[in-house]
Amino acid sequence: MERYNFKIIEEKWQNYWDKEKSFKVKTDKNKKKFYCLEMFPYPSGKIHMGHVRNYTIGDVLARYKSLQGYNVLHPMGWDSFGMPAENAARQNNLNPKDWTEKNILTMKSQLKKLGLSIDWDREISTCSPEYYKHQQEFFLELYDKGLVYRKENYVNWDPVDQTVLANEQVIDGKGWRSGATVERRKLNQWFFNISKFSNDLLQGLDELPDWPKKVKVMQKNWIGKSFGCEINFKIESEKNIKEIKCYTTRPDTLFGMSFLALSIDHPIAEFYSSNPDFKKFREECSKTGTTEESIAVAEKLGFKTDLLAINPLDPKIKVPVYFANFVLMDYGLGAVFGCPAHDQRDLDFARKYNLQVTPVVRPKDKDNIIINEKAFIEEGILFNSKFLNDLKVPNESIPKTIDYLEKNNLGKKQINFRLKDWGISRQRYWGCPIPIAYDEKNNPVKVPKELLPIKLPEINKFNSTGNPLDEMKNWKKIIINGKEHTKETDTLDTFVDSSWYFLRFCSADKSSYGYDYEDIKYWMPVDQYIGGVEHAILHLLYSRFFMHALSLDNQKFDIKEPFKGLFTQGMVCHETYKDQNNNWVSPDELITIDGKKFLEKDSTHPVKVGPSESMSKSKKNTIDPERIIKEYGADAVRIFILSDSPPEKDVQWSDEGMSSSFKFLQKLWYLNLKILNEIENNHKGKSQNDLERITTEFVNSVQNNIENFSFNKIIANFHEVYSSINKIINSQINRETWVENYTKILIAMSPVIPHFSSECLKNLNIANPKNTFYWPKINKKILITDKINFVIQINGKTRGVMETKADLKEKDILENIKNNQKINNYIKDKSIKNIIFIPNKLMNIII
RNA sequence: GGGCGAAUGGCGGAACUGGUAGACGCGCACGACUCAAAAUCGUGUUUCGCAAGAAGUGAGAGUUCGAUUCUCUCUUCGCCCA
Repeated sequence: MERYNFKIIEEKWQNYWDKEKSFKVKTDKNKKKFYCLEMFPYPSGKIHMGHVRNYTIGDVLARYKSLQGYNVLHPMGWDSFGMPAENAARQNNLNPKDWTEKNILTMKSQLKKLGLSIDWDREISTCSPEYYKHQQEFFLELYDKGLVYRKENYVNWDPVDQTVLANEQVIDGKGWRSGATVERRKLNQWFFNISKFSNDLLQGLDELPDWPKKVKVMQKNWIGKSFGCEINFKIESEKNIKEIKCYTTRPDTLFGMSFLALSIDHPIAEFYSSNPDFKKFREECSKTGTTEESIAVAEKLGFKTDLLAINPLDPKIKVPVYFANFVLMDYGLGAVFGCPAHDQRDLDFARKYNLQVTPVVRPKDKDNIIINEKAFIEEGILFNSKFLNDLKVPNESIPKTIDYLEKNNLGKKQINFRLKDWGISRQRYWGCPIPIAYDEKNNPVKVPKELLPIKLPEINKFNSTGNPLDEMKNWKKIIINGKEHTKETDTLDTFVDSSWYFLRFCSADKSSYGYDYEDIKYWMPVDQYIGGVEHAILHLLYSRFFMHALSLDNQKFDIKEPFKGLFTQGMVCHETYKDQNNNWVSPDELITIDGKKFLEKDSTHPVKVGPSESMSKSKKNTIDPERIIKEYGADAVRIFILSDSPPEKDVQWSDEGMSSSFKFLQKLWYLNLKILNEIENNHKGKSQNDLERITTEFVNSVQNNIENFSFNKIIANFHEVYSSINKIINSQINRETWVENYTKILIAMSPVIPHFSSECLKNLNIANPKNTFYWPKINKKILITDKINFVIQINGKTRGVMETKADLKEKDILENIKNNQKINNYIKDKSIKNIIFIPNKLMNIII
């Protein structure tokens, strides 16, 4: 028999889809829509297995929804600004634009070889001026709405990449890309006022039932709503300082206060700016990064002032005021009071500077507590706190203390958020230029719309580190209202690019504005968004913010939540290998002898096999999708990448699994030939309801499994249907029954193996000139069988299974049991105490 | 340290609202074809036991006629935040 030639068949159908524009869609209000979106890739060079998994999952869903009659928008684009292009350009002395465009071409052709049902007419690339001109308009729109501002702020400065990093780009105090220790620097930065929407972004999560709970929890923690209180501390000082306001979530520990700590950026620092010791201290502080983590890890440092703070609950208690490196200006009010007994950070500080430690919370079952090197942070009872004594901590103590403070005008209840404004300035060339210019007095001015887009200048050589735009004197000049201005040389964080790209896909053909109201009204929100969980916080939060920002003061734009459904897929993992010298070895360099793996060029020493880890270039455990597709074909790869593991979990790459998927496709092909032969033979046999039942059960399972994202089980269904049909292939089924049912089976397989199914459907010679198929309707009646495997349990243990007719009564079953020796062996000589009878399922006999 | 989640054969994993634990795949074993091998096809494969049978879903308890599923305690692992 002729083998399945995927090379010819896959190429043929990919060309057909291309030529026919099979996946091109239009806004059509008469059709129900489905917007299926996978996170667009960064064009780093080649696609990797993670992309294959992500886009296969999306494609199965998109094709399935199309078959169900939805108007499916399934677009693809490129997140093409960002540092790797610039780094590659620096290293290899080339142009980031050329490098990026070349990568896009390569990756696009690779994606096409996967047979994805993408409307390529909507392709976008964030680095093209056609895209980013809209982004510049949005920037100005947000500017006009007061959501963009500039401030001097500390930033995480990566001394190697010479750029500012967002907090989340700092890992263990080091730059996420360069690995260099991050420093603190003060720079003028542009910000989006995302914190204005803190509460909206938090509450919006409740309206997203189709998001993984885990992602919502992460976002919730990130936004970090806390209930606390602002306290006014009276200050004793020779300077003109009367009062300092602090924010705290633990006002109930006020009687345990032993110092007040200020951020070095607190306005009061002005009074000390000429003090050489303070200057030195400030310098010392800048060596720590700005993340909460790096601050938590750093050694606590303080600078003692000559101020004394008065405890508002007891004016007799006066404590010293310090500047401290662990207090941040942008959280709360840049000032906190220290209660060492019940906060580890405060305790570390107090021990270092020999400050008093007064416990005010005791465990419920003890009269006292002694604090040594560990703060007591559990629940308990207030003591040493005068009129607050005996209150339960925290449920009674916090609200009662706040009440007291409010009544006596000493403070007020205050809600605070951890979420900080989004710093969007990057000292980088390869990003979207910020449409701002500065006049001769260095005041920022909007670049008028008619001068947009501000295009990035072509650049061929990167000489040093730093931002090349700074050195481009000609490019920086711009005439606004007849006057010469200087352009902003910072570019936008690439997270801005990806915060609205899903809108652009809806109106990719319209150039007048970033989106068209009619288009987004029809297509948005994205019905199913699919991507890696690594974007659970930032990308998704920023996108949600962007929608809030666009809808502010704009009645016509009413999308607050861009992604109705979200699915986060797991990673693709592979074993790791090391040679004798502990160097990583790629699986391509290995050969297997007697089940042991050796280096191809050295078959004397087996390599060390390490744990399976997510594929990464640094560990050399990657598998190149292009090579695999070439060897096995796209359909086989699609089968493999979906099989084995549920999509939300990590999947292990295995060569055996891959080749077995390939073999399975061959078996399906042989089965197909046999079926065609049966159809040809045109048996006069009776219509065969086994085939009907097999078909219906198959279609039903596949449907349920797609809708529940149990893609691994779909592949199991394929195997089952194969073996079921193989068993009845020779039972003289007539032609009509074969054609009708086999067509349904092929349609149900087509989302996963589109090339194979299309070819087989065509070979059935059904009159269908436009090649349009619809998902088979499920006849529920066929699913109901009249035969049931009825379970007999004795004392809750299964002791027998009988095949019975449906809907038998309890007494019928008991009658049947009489003839069952095995069951009788259990029952005889015993009295039956109770019988549990579940119709059509089981009987539990209690003896 | 806090939050969330997971734990099922040699391995990846099934089991819908509590009702036949181990679907499907990998691996392994045996058999067929073959001079032989590969490929392919077939059979078997939780453990113990020759068998009848018994035990069994990380550990321990609880609820229930019945628990992989629900509750509690613990252990280990993963992710996020610190």
